[in-house]
Amino acid sequence: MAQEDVFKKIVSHCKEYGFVFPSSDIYDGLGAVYDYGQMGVELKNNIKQYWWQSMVLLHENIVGIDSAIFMHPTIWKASGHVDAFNDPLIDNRDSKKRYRADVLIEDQLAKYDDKVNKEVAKAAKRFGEAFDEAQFRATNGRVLETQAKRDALHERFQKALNENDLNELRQIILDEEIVCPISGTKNWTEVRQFNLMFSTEMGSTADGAMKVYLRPETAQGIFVNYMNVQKTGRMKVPFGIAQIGKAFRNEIVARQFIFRMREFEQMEMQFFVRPGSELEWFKQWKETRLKWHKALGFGDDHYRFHDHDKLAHYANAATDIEFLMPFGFKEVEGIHSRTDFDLSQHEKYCGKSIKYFDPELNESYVPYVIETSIGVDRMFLSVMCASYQEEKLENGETRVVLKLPAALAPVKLAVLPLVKKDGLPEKAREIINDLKFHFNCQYDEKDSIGKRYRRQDAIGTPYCITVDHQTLEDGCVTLRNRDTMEQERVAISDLNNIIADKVSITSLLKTLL
RNA sequence: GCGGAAAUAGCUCAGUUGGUAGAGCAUAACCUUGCCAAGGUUAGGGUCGCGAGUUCGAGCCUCGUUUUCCGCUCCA
Repeated sequence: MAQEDVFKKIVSHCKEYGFVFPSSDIYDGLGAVYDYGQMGVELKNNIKQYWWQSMVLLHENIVGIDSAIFMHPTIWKASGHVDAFNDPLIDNRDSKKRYRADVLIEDQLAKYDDKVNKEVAKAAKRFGEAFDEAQFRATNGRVLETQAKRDALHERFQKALNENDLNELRQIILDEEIVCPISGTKNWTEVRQFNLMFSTEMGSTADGAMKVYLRPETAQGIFVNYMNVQKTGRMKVPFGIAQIGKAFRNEIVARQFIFRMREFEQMEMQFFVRPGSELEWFKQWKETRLKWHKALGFGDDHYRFHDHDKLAHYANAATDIEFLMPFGFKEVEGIHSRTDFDLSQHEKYCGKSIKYFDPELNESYVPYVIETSIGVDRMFLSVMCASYQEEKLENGETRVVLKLPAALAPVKLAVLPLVKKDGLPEKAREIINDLKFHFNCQYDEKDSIGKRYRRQDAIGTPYCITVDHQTLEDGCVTLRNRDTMEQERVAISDLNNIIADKVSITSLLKTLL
């Protein structure tokens, strides 16, 4: 089966069994926004719990926070998001290439400068030592003409930028007869502003309102709280702050199901270290994070590092953990050595010192930061993709089974009366009423027992127990394993002992140590 | 954003040269059965993505639009 078909089936499966629905489904959906259903939310919560506990429980020097989605607008100036996320873009219809409109015009200005400089250089060669450059620039006809054009363009360009006049930017490109470097044509689209940050207004009156952004990453909430946490938690470098929360990006193209969404959830941990030690910590966190992924047991060949050659302005080392999805290896987690960029920027913009005093070194410094940042939704997708299997059975039929790690499964145990009479449903309820305090159980009495097993397979329930007539006499039930389909007879009183440990996140965490 | 394809029940799809909206699966109820998707009876569920146009009449033809999928592009 082709891999795209597998992916389609997974998407359908997600909807059919209540994992993921398109947002606003009855209104034909909203682009690149999805809702988690009754099964999806359980799986997602288990993923988040696995991450949170691996960070906050297992590391005594990592604590968590939950910062607000709204933040002071200046934060996004300090972080560079306001400047980097507001580009006027234009497409060339022939080459299908996209350019920043302002960059095209700046290139044109540079061309005028080149032209002037060439004239000056030519004259300088001709006149030798006696050449008076200032006088030449002020008097030469060709230079003055080019310079006048350049200045006029510059003025027009600045005015258009200040007024954010996109039509004028396009008109400038047309008037200057700027061509696409690839196709060489002037077949341009409209100029469009791409605001990758969502904005809204804070304050109830229109004129008194302040423009605020929905955070495009959770990291800044950690950076602006680092001092609060360090002081109140008496944290000593190295220490980390973890956070799980929603972030929002107005993606130009958002596709591939929940892989790239406009509203998504991040699990981020920023680890504050001494300057100079950051690359050592970077290496260590790479290993720690990969181990966390591999502990799920999907197979080590599903993962690889993708080290960045081209680093972002804030980083001095960066890598992605990529997971083998049906559509190829894709980034699930990023690990960045962010230097002191973010904290220094905030120090500059807020005007307050946020240096850490290191009692061992007896000196103050801005800590360096190692960031581990994982997309919850991408993690969810990778778990679904790796777990979804179509198994050929001995009788020639196919069974669809989600081989989820038991600790992540939405439902841990299904309790099934073999028939819905003779007191079996009552006995089954009795069992559930005891076990439901320990893990998520589901009761089902509809349809044949085989069909009910398959339904549980489809949502990844690791264990089913069946209550039959003999149960009423000997207090034993049939325990059925999802993956092997094997059954064994066990005492009701032993169920909690047998199952609880296997389906707990704790057992998964223990494999990390 | 560009190019291509598609959109009919929860899912998979059929629907003839334009003439009463269909099937299987799924869901719910009852009967029968009882350890790996059993059988029977019945029920619910669709202004055929949306909006115009052509026509006596549009699921079907034309135009527009939206959404999804595939490829390209973009992704601090």
